[in-house]
Amino acid sequence: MADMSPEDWAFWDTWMCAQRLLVRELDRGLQRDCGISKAEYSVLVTVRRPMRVGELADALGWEKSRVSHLLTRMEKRGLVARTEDGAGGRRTSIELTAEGRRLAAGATRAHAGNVRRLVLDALTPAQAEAIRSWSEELVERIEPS
Amino acid sequence: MADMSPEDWAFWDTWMCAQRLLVRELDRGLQRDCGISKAEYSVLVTVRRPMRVGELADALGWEKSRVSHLLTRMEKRGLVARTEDGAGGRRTSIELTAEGRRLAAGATRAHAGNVRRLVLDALTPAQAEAIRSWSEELVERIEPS
DNA sequence: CCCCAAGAGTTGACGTGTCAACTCTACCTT
DNA sequence: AAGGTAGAGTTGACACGTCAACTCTTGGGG
Repeated sequence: MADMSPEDWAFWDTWMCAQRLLVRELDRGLQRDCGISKAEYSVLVTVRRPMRVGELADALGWEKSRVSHLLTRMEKRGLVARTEDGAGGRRTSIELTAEGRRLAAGATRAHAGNVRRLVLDALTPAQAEAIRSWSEELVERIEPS
Repeated sequence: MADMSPEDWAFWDTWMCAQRLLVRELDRGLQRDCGISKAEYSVLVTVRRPMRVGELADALGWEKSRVSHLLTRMEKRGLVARTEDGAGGRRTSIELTAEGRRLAAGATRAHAGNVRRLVLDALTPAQAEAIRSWSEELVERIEPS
């Protein structure tokens, strides 16, 4: 548990700064091009068929209450609909509206373009390989699922 | 503006997932070890002498209103104090309380330990070099200051 | 059959961030 | 010196996330 050297701090600060700028740019791109937040984008691309709230929460790795609050706001804007599972089920399920599906398609294209422009096109093969291996190792270390 | 291949998406998803997990772990560590959020940590380590709100906002790269709201909450908890610039200045300046300085010292140690444990100790030299170069290039590209 | 324990979903309170509008002071112009 | 204007800081309305408490249904034991 030794301390960090000034070089370590500089490295760390630059890295975190780059991450912040990147996330900020991608969020702004989504907002500018499609009028939605990153969270809304995640919901739109994840809900491909009617599903339960808990199922969506699991798929996104979010808390149910977060999903519920967001769905309430998206429902008001006409992007998703809460429906009744006919049958004996009686549980609420959710699906995209036509408007939601239209937005989802456009948002996927716009977001892919931004990711490619801001990141992928500028990565050297060595950088990509290093980042890939680091990401996989860290995910495995923190969440050995 | 070509689309992203499935391999591109997998790479991207893994990377962003790793970032989310990392940030979440560091936030939790700060909260658990010191009882403060990452934003509060940033303020504590940045305010080393009495300074103006705008100065702090610039140093952090945040909006003034965000800083103002956060300072209001930290002031209530006794971590910072808003003071009057004697002289002819008449403007408000801020500084840490004794409690704030105590917390800042502990938080720096705790955070450095977590960063070292979660990231630095697990980085190969090649990974570190690739991440450093990518970070510097991206910061320069997005914010050519 | 009744009760109640478990699970799904919602809601409310609160902390946090953004945006726009507001206040207040200092300085500049005439 | 009066007025106006730019900059600093605050505030309020709202979007978003977390946590805990709540509702409602379901599916057993007694």
